[in-house]
Amino acid sequence: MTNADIVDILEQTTKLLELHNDDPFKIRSYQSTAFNLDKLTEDITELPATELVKLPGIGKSMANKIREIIDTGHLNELDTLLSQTPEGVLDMFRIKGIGPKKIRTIWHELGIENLRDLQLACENGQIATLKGFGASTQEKILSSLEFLQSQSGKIRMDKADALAGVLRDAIAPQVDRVEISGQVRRKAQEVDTIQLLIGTSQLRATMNALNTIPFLHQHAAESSPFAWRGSMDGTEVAIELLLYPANQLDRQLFIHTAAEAHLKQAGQAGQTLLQAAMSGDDTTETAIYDRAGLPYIVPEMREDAFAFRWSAYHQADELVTWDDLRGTLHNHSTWSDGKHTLGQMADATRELGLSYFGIADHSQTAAYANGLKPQQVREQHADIDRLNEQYGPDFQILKGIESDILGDGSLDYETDTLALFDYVVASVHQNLNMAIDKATARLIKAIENPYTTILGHPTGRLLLARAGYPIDHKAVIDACAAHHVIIEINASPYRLDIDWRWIDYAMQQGVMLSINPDAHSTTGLLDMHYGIAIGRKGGLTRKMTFNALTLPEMKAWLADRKQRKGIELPANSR
DNA sequence: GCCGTTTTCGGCCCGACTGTTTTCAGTCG
Repeated sequence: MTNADIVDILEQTTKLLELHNDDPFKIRSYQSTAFNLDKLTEDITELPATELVKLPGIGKSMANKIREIIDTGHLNELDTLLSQTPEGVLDMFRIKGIGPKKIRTIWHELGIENLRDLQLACENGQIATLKGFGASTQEKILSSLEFLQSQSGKIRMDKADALAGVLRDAIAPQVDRVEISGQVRRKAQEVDTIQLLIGTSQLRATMNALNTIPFLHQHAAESSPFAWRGSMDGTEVAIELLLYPANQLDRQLFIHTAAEAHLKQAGQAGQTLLQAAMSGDDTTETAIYDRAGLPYIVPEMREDAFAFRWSAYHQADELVTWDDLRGTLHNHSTWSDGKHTLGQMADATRELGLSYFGIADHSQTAAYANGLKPQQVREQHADIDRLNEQYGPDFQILKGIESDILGDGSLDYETDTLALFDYVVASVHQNLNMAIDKATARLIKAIENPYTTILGHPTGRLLLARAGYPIDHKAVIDACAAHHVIIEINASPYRLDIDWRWIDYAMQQGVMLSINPDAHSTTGLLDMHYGIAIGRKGGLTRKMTFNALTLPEMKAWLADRKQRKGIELPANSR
């Protein structure tokens, strides 16, 4: 039981209390307790009820509930609420654009208790007739349902990575060799099958051993003597474990890592990669590409023919790696909605061996996230100056902000405040369902703003949960090129935005990309690993990676850009 | 459910935006 588990249970209780029309102020109390616990860095599970009541917004009752969760793993109240709610109604919470109140209306007014019936009710126009609903809401529900259907059975790369690791560790003691292959090895941002290859000469014994692993459940109908297929506790994703003789494993690892479209590629030798993998004795991956007469492609890029178009003017060793990173630019602290202080975040960054920590807390419009008012910006900068004096020249905190892009494309500070920052990450956080023309124009206006340095998470998508607003990617990237704006690869595994398929186009237009963790805690900094993986998949070179610039290079770049944009540097600037 | 008393009740309350209204409830980040 961790802080996050407790927060999850409280948040779910909040939603269900709202669904069941409980007292709004009681609900608020649960909500704020969850909110406050989420920000806590100390381990709540160690605190007795007498200590819990000292936390803001937590009284005797909430303290006891928190202890109940810690001690039993359950909250009685939540279990009761769950027992009173059909599972299909719970599923409705995944639909974007409707919340507890509207779900309650759908459930109680129309008696709808599952997503299928909800879809039918949308299709025959029933939803639009409900009080508080209209044709637009009905349309939104329908498109959200379609999106959810298209995403079912998939999980994000971070979860897939972790599950594949658990599987490998459970299988390893039982077999000669086990390797993670497929989408996970290819660093796909979404995974529908976790695949591992097992090297063994004892088919039946290995199958039996696999079936002794308690959290695995074989689906016999889909399996064969050479392939274990089934599921794993705690996830809907498919599990596939393929058995091969040990001497075939390298060859098969190559074949099962690459997507089919990649294997079909043929090189000068006239062989496809698949043919090259199946023939010949040397089964190292470089040898297979050699035999096919094709350049070596890293596992991340083995999706389709793009990798070979890319190799026409790049080498694999130009791809960015973690070791190329010199700093990090999009991060939050306790000044807005982060968990750790500015000093803790900067220290953690320095411990990673990086030489600059860019703070980009939320701006004033983001009231929900404690966005900084102009006065607080000045106070934070005084804090940074103080810390920077302690750090000395080899490590520095850079003064950034994540400024909200308002509905009309303007940034949410006056220019006298914007001029105080070393750089500005401009991001959309509200008004997320614009049509493509309006959304594109909005972003371009923000890009044209001389204070915008980096365009943050360009589409606002949340993988598997929200499609994001549609934008004309080429127009946005071209605008970034024209105005010397960097594009963020938001490295949070929930976002991975801009999509990797646009990285090469951006590079071709001369637009640099910044691998930004959007870290809200010290561990969040490590999300840059996902950004690296997805950047490499898109062909991102170290040369075009903005935060691969050294500290002196970064400072010079930012100062030079300000000068070119005619922005007056503050009097006390370095 | 929490909080703070002019102390055991009554007030509490992110703000922008949308879509639904015809003044505002619901949702979102």
